[in-house]
Amino acid sequence: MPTLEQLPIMDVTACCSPLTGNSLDARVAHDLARALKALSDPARLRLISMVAAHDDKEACVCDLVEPLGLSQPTVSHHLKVLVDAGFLTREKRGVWAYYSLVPGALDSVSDFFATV
Amino acid sequence: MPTLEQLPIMDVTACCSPLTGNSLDARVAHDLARALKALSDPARLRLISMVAAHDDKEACVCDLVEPLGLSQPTVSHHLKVLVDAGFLTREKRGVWAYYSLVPGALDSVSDFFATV
DNA sequence: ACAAGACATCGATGGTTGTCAATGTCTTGC
DNA sequence: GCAAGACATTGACAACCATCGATGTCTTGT
Repeated sequence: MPTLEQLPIMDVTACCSPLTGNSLDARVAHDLARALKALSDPARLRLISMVAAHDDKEACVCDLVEPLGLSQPTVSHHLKVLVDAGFLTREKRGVWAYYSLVPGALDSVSDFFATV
Repeated sequence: MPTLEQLPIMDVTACCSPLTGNSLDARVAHDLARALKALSDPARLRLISMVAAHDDKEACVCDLVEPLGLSQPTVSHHLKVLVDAGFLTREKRGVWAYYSLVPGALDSVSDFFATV
């Protein structure tokens, strides 16, 4: 154990100074990564974009499957991922299922990019 | 209960109106998903945060391995992913490798959340 | 030249994920 | 009640990914 305690001097054997500011907490990083993982797929990004592009801010699966070019079960799967992540809500009306954007759900994510 | 004949007639067999605005292009969605995928990992988010927390905005691997609690090869792997995605740059000085944030690299990502 | 150290790369492995076909569960019209 | 349709769920499979130990590469001090 070296006796280093009196020095503000930089140790030449040290590569750089340790971190000064506070970095991301492990739990916060875990939650943020989960949210980003739900968004890091082309199909899901397009789904969010397509739902937002509807004038009434909601869309049913029948209007999403064909423009996306994926099978109906796959689209249903992606929608479920987005609902579980809290970005979309699902409302069943009759035979159709309507998906809507959750207002402010993307804020927690966009806040990270604003701070760092 | 509104009378329906004065409205633009909606087909009762149609679930909802097709999209009015323009949604995300497939290629744009693909590129954005790639960027988000690089960020959607707790270790990589913490690495970016830790690099940003250094007062000189750069950090070497030796200062990142131990706080992260992962093995050195794993940290090296994550740093490579972030470099390949364009979020970090690597500069070798002596025996040490210094990683720095790429200014404005997160802008393309944060722009998406601002628009949608 | 040699040893030590910092970091990258390789190979393997267990876990996760995107996709589809097949099937199940509702709801509605007949 | 039955058939049709919209959507969800299941099962399977290939691809991808995070992680680590072992090893390689390069630099520096002796």
